[in-house]
Amino acid sequence: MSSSDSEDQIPLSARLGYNQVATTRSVSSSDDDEDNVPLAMRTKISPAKRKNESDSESDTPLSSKVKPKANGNAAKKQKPQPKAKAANGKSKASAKPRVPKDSTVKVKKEPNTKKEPKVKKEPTPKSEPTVVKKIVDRKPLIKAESTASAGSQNGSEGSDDDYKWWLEQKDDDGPKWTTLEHNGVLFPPDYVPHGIPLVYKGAEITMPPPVEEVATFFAAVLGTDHAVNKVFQQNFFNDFVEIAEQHMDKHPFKEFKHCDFSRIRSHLDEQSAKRKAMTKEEKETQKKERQEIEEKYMYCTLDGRREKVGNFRIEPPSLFRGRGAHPKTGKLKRRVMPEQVTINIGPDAKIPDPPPGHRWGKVTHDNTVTWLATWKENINNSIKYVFLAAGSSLKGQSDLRKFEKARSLVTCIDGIRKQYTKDLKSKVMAERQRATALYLIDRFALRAGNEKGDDEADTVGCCSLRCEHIKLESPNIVHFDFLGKDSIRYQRTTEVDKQVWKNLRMFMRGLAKSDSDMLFDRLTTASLNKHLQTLMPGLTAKVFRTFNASFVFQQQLQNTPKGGTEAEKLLAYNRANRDVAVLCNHQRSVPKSFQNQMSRIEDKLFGVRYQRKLLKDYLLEVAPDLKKKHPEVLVKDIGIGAKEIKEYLLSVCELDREKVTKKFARDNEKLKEAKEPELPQSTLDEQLKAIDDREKSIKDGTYEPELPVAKNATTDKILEKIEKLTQRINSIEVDKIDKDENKATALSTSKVNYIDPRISIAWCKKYNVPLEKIFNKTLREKFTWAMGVDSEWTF
DNA sequence: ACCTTGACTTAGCATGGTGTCG
DNA sequence: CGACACCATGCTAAGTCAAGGT
Repeated sequence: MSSSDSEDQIPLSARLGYNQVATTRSVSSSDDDEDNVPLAMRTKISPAKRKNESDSESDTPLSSKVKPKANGNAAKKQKPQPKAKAANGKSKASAKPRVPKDSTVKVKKEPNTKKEPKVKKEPTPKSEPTVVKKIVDRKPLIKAESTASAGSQNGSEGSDDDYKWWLEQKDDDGPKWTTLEHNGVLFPPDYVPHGIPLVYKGAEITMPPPVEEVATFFAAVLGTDHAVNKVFQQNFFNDFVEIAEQHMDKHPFKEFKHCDFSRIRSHLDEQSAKRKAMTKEEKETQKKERQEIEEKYMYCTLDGRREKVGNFRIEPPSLFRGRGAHPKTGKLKRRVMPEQVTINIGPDAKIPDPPPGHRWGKVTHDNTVTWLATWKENINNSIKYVFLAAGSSLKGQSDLRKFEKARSLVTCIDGIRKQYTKDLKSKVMAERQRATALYLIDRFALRAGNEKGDDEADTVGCCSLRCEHIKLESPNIVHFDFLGKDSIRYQRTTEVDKQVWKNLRMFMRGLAKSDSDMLFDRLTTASLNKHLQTLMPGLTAKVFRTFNASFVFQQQLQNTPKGGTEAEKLLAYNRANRDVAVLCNHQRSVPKSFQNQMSRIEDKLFGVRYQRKLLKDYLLEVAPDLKKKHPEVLVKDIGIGAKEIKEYLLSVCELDREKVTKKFARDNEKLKEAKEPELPQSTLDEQLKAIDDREKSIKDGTYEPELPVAKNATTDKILEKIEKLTQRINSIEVDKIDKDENKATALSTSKVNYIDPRISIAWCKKYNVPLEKIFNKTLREKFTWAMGVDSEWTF
């Protein structure tokens, strides 16, 4: 069978017009032959033999090189025993030793060779925090622009804010800074006890503050899904009891189900109500106070320039809200003490004072990293950092680097696709799996998919897909259904390249594989990325996401109407954005009020169309001769029949009744406060009566609508009004479409992380759309480096 | 050669301020 | 002018990936 290119296309790429599988033809040997190979493998090899050789045809020359380390079969029991991956036979199918390229690749490692191996502890004065130094000499910048008054103590030079780092060539992997000054981190306030008891089996238990604090954490979560999640409850309760044991001589807490947090909850509700009820001034002062405290942490001085710090606040204690089915969800995240915090700062800078009575855990001077402070969190033992803000030069530089890397894929993507398309038929199983995975990553923007542990939520990416996550349907349909990052469901049915389909079928059928087995049992993210490095320096799996997102976006923007209104252009922009979001599977929960909002828009729309219809009818009546001059007046509106109008008018009555009643209550409330006589009930009754009358007249068809123009309006005036209404209708319709298409899709993630901002900026210039319409202040700050591109810039 | 750790990007959700609309 | 939707922003969890450690 000759595979036709078009057949191999997946819908998206077809729609987008960049064509990958033109490359399919490069494999000219008949598909059938290739197709048979895997089958032959399956039928020819005895199970016993396959155990070790399952990854390749045993009698091909290539296969002799393939020496799986461990029993590949044993490695298969995937999820049940995550550690089993250790046994994954790594067939180092050395198809082609690619030595030369490697040297380029290595470049990245250079700085680290420079890094002296983590100096443990320098001899430091006993009572002082350990100070670790690791200063890497700054490589001379291309433009020795270090205007940075390297020693500036107060870093108050605001004028440096417009330092344009993107105009100079920065070294990718040199030191990250030369001088660094900052004021450390801000700790959350101490717990303030409220003394409200927890009710346990009906008994009020007043707890010592540390115990009360934990109980209060749970009270705060009441009303959310967490509160009814059994794992969350149990994890919380275990830690709660532990704390209780530490702080109470005896306590009655035996089972979660006997705990009643409602009293504490009411207290919390009261507090937040109080906060809400504060006057503007009070809020204002409070805000000012807060800012005063935060001010010193907000900025640091990096190479003499003032830069914004991101998350200078130490994370407060709380119950861990793991996403999805996280085994540790609900566990107590403990308060972080200064003694656990490491401060990273310039060697000559003043070390910030730790909170009174405390010391820093450690102070380092490591200029190979960008963080200002770090600590270890107790839930997953992971490391938390204080970094600079997104708009800082350090972040900007790496952002630019990221997009430039993705951009360099543009020129070599054809070759890479050709290569992996060819490898889809490789005789070496590991290569075939790698090529197949790469195809999925490239076409469907899947994540790499690292292995995960038992103590994490069961989510997967490409390399960690299990057989249960895909279903095949002849001739070349694949159904994906799995939980990805953040336990977001990835569900998609799509056509794939025929060879990919065959490969998937083969991988799934592999020796006695079951649903819970790894689909790509010969593949790891590490091996995949290592391979990618040989194709292009710096290439990793995630680059494909960036590349495809930006590329698709640029393609789709070509649908912008040249002569359209701004709203139409923005719609085109948002649609392109949405295509990317869909590609990357960026979801959000449908807003609770969505249905409401939608029907309100529909009502609004109908109202305006109805008004227009009234005017049209009126015109036709008073000036029938206009028919000829203005045929548009004749155009009948669809969906505005007598029945619909009646429904609409009646619903308006309903709404009006509500409105009037509410307003009445509100007015009286005010009068009451002002100690003035309240309005009599009759006022409301009169209004309601008017509405009742209207309703009746609508029902019996005697209702006479008011025209939305003055009685004596000229025809021209009326035509003008009609035109205005038409515009309004169009704009509402545009809004409506946009809204509906957006309800479950998060556009921001791709905008912030995946789409090269230069595409958007060039688009704004080309179509004369103000940048504020698409980038909010945060985004504009984050992407200052991209502002200079002209309207013709392309990704 | 593996596993772990460290550093950094990517992710959705909660929330609180703000703009808009009647 | 208040209610309400909306949006920006903060927050921190959850990924990626390569160096380091064993």
